[in-house]
Amino acid sequence: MAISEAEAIIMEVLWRSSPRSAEEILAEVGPQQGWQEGTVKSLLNRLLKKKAVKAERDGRRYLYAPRLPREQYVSQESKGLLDRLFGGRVAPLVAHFSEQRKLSKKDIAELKKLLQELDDEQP
Amino acid sequence: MAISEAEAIIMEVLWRSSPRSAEEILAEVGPQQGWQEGTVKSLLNRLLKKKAVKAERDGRRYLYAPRLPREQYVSQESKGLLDRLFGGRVAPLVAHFSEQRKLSKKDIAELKKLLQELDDEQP
DNA sequence: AATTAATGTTTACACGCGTAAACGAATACC
DNA sequence: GGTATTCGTTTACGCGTGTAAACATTAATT
Repeated sequence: MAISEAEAIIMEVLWRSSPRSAEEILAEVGPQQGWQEGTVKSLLNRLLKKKAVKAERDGRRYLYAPRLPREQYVSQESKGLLDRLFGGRVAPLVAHFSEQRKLSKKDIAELKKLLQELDDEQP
Repeated sequence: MAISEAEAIIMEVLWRSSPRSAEEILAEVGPQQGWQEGTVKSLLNRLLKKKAVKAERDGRRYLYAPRLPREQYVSQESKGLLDRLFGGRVAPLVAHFSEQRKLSKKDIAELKKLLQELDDEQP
């Protein structure tokens, strides 16, 4: 089953650094999102049920860590969007951002470099 | 309120060509998605409520057409993903697809051309 | 005019999600 | 050892979604 938006926020915390206790997660994400303790606990339990995180006992509490790698999540999400909206092709996606003026100087420089490297490795 | 996945499928039909009757939409999308008539009608009504489509009477039935432009929808969705997963920057997104070997020759050629054009227009 | 066919509108229902409160168990303190 | 505290687990509840069935209305046919 898919990871929901609220769940993904918890995952991001764990991807940044893990393992972490529920309390630590709450401390990082609660104020920002306006979430109470119970909310974080519920989300963690749903993520456990979905096998997206694992929990390891540490004394009286648990420490949580991702089981699903971020890379895999990002891949699924990105591919989904690409397929649904751009016929699965990357160039039209970039063209779209270009038209929306969402390409920064830095982006452009990096893209050039990236393409250059692709040429180099496959002559 | 956001447009759901099922609703987006209806929207794609209307974006391709509109106005269309519910029957025409069903004909195009029903077999593919395994949707009955009632399903399409419900989705159309929800889209009406969300002001994403408009309906114009045509005799005994309605003809439906998008009110939300595809470009706007695509922008929202794309920006959402970019912000959530890539810190709002395009280059890392492309790098991701590159690592996943999702860049076709054609993509690469088009990206080069795109970058070339950006240089030209802003010397 | 009464019946049938075609459309749209209302209602339904199970399920996931966001958001927690309530409950229970284990540990720490008095 | 009894009580307070700290965690985790269970239950809750309203809302949107996917998927339709049921109902209402209007137009066509007999």
